[in-house]
Amino acid sequence: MTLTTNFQPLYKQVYDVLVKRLVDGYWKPAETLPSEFALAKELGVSQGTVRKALNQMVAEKLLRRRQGKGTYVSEHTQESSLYRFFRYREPGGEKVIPETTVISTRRRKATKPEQLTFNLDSKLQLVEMIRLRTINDLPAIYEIVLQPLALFPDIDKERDLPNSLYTLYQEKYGVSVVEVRDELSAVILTEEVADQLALKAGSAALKNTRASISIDGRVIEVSTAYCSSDNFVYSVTIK
Amino acid sequence: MTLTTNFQPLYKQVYDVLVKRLVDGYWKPAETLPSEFALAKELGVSQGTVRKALNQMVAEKLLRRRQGKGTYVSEHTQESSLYRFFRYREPGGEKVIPETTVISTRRRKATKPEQLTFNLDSKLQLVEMIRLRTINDLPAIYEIVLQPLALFPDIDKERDLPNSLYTLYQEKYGVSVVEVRDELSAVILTEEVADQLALKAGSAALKNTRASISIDGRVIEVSTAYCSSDNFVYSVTIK
DNA sequence: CAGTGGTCTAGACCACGCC
DNA sequence: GCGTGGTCTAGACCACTGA
Repeated sequence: MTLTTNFQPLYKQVYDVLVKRLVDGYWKPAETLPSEFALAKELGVSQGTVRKALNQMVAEKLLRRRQGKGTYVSEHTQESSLYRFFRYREPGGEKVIPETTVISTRRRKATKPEQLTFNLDSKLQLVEMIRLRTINDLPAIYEIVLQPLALFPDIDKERDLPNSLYTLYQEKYGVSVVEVRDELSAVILTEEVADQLALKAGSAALKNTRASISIDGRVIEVSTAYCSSDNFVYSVTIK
Repeated sequence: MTLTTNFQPLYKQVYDVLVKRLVDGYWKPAETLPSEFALAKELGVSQGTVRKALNQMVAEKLLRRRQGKGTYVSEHTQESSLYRFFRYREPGGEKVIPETTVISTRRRKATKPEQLTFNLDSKLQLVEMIRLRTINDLPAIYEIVLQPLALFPDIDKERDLPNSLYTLYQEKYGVSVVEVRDELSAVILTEEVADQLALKAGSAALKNTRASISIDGRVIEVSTAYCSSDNFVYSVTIK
């Protein structure tokens, strides 16, 4: 263990080592990490330094800690964090849980801009998945999801796709989404999308263009969602 | 200094004391706080405990620290944080700086729901301010702002309102906005608003209903903004 | 140079979960 | 009781700032 080569603070070097272990799958979601003292001994630093690195990772929601039990790798499949990235609410802020049905999937080549987004080569194959999300049995969100086939082999042959794709990414492909970037705008619906949302063509809808980022910083999914603005809002708190 | 009465961790008690001093205006924006050792001595705790409380406040952006210089109360008037709550961008993410002109101001009684929002009594007087924000000389955002007159006496008589109302709240009224809650939806513009935004009536626009929260947790402003969706998006990152 | 915050260590004690 | 993480302390040294 050579921790002394960089000019980074020790705790940052420890942090980098630990994050790399998560990225490499050395520790998997829900797994228990060694105790602070065990890590400190292994890495040749003091327990307080390990603690500082661990706490930073907790702040970034990569880990969870429970007093008396231990330190765990976050599963983004838990109720508490499963809907962390799902920002649609009833006006006033009431949480809402969506159901999902897949309308279609197909494979296609990535366009130039898409290649740039995913930062991959020109042979990039994508899966394009179209989904309809319903809330309280009302059609609410029409969603076009793009995934690089290289990251998610045969994802289009998956039957029983879960309600949350992020769960699938993590459990089946070992890819954890830790950040999303949304761009919201308003559009007039085309007839096709309006039909799916049981709205009139010409209605206004929220359009959300989302890039999902994994633990190693890569964009691993891009989606465009059209949300019926009659009954739902996109709700976000900025601190 | 009695810090031992609660069953809170020491650093949390220190945190509460320090936050209270900010709320009460004992320390004002841009002011330098005493050093860690000075605070530790005054409060009868160790320097490490003070540091933990200070660092939490830095994480919440209430304070800023500079090695070798000291600890400062955040001014939300700085370039870096001034536009922290301004989320409109060009598609693709390029930052954008708005200009603002006030269209009208008037005083009126609060409605029942508004009284609830501001958590004040029934005699609550509001100032209703209508503003147009332009970006690169193009009308972009039409905004209706509601402020309790009790919090901001004679704010409607202010001339030369600044581009950022938050700056005014802080500098003139000692009220710091530390959090905003946005609810986004899509609407079809009425003729009146469309005219102001130089759009056709019937165009789609982003509607943003925002509550602004001050350091003591109260809602101190409510606004409704209509943003031309042709050239701008609302951009947000969730981690 | 003195004073500030930033890092790192070592050790004590507490609170919690589990056997 | 034992092992875990959580808090608190005390002290050392470093890095940056400004007189």
